[in-house]
Amino acid sequence: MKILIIEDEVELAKTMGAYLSDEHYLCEFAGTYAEAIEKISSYDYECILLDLMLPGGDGLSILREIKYQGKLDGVIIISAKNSLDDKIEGLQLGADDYLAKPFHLPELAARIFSVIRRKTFGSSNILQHNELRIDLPAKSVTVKGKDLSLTRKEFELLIYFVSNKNKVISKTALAEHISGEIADMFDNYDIVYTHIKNLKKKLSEAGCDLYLKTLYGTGYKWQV
Amino acid sequence: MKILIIEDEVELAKTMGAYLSDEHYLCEFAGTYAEAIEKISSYDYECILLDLMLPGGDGLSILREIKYQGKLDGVIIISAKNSLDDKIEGLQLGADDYLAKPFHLPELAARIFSVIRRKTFGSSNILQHNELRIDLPAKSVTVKGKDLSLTRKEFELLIYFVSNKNKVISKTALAEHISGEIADMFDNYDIVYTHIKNLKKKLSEAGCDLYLKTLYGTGYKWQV
DNA sequence: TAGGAACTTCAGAATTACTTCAGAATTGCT
DNA sequence: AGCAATTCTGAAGTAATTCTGAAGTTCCTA
Repeated sequence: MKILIIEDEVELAKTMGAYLSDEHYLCEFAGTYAEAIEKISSYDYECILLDLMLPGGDGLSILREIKYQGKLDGVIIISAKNSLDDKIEGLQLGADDYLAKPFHLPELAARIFSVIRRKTFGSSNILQHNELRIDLPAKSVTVKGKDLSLTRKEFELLIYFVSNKNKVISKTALAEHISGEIADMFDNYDIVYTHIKNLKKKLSEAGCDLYLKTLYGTGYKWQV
Repeated sequence: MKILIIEDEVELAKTMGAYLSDEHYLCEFAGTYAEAIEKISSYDYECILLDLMLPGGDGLSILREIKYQGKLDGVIIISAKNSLDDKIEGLQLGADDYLAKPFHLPELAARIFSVIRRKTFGSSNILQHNELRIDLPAKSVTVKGKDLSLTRKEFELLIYFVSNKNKVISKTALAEHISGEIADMFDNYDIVYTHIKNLKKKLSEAGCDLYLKTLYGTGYKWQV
């Protein structure tokens, strides 16, 4: 889960980054308008935290650029000026949420979680698919009521598959997702093989092995 | 799927080429204006990646040349200068997409996929033709709901035929497509024969043998 | 009907995926 | 902070699938 923090106050950005890293998000930073535009154009983020008070350009124009580029990233506006006008304009421009400074970090994390959840799962916290049930806030997966006790990577892998059902996902994409790194190339897919194997094993032990398919020479997909 | 990378920075070109080869594209390179024009005139590519900052000629004039020649290749403009003017002019001249440097390789792959999809399938991801149904993101082919489970080469062959329906395709072109090499001459068409045979067999077993025709001494075509 | 073109079969080569396991790294607990 | 438990990573070996090309057969057309 990649998050872009657009914030010029270095201390605050660091604090946010540290806290969110703790929550296992992968954070990147942009301190200026130009940096922000560059990052936004080049990468996809699950969520963008946008401070409106940015030097070198109005924050809202960054939001306009995001939408103009047709990006689907979630956006949370953060602002010291708790002005109703800004809030309304931001939300009208397509921001997903608004948070006024000062805020508590758990509050921020909750908002991020909810934005990502809405983007991925619609409004529900729980993804149910026949006998498979994924409870996102509880980070638990059950099949026919029996708990699967997946590891973190296995859980993330499963979420990735289920939220991209019927789409082939290449090993390269999976490697990037699993490793949590923004690496350009992977020469080693053993990690992918191993985690896929473990996930498949747990799923099949619970009697749910029919969905995760291997496409020889191509990738994997969650077929429904 | 052939891709032409027009890029003078050798390292970047190599990196892109390596990644896209991993995704099973067949890459060629042009580092200068003259090379680019020559390649474009002689071959057809599914997608051309065009760096605007090329020595020896304005990048946009390459785009003009592509369009002047009536080529149907998809074009993605790549540029370090994230200037809105360039973007607009490029898209006006008929480029299919625009990507600012620096970019992320998966992002590039996604853009290429979407350009090729638009060219081949229109706006849809799914091509349905009577009982035959091709789902591009799922990389699946079904006839009357029954899955065909094609190998990668067979799938690529099928896409190639379907996206060139009613056009005769020479064995040489097919050999090039299958082997992943660009050779001027093939002394051995056994690969083509074998894969065509296998594809035909799978299609006919599913009750779908009427489209892929042999034109004796000329090639093959997907007749609808 | 002759000769080249296309098709079939099939086995070995090449590629890709799976499994196992041990050491490294991380996490959770006191 | 320090220890124990869990999880992750990567190497090595194994298994499965797919690709390739040779050899023989059939088919088409001049």
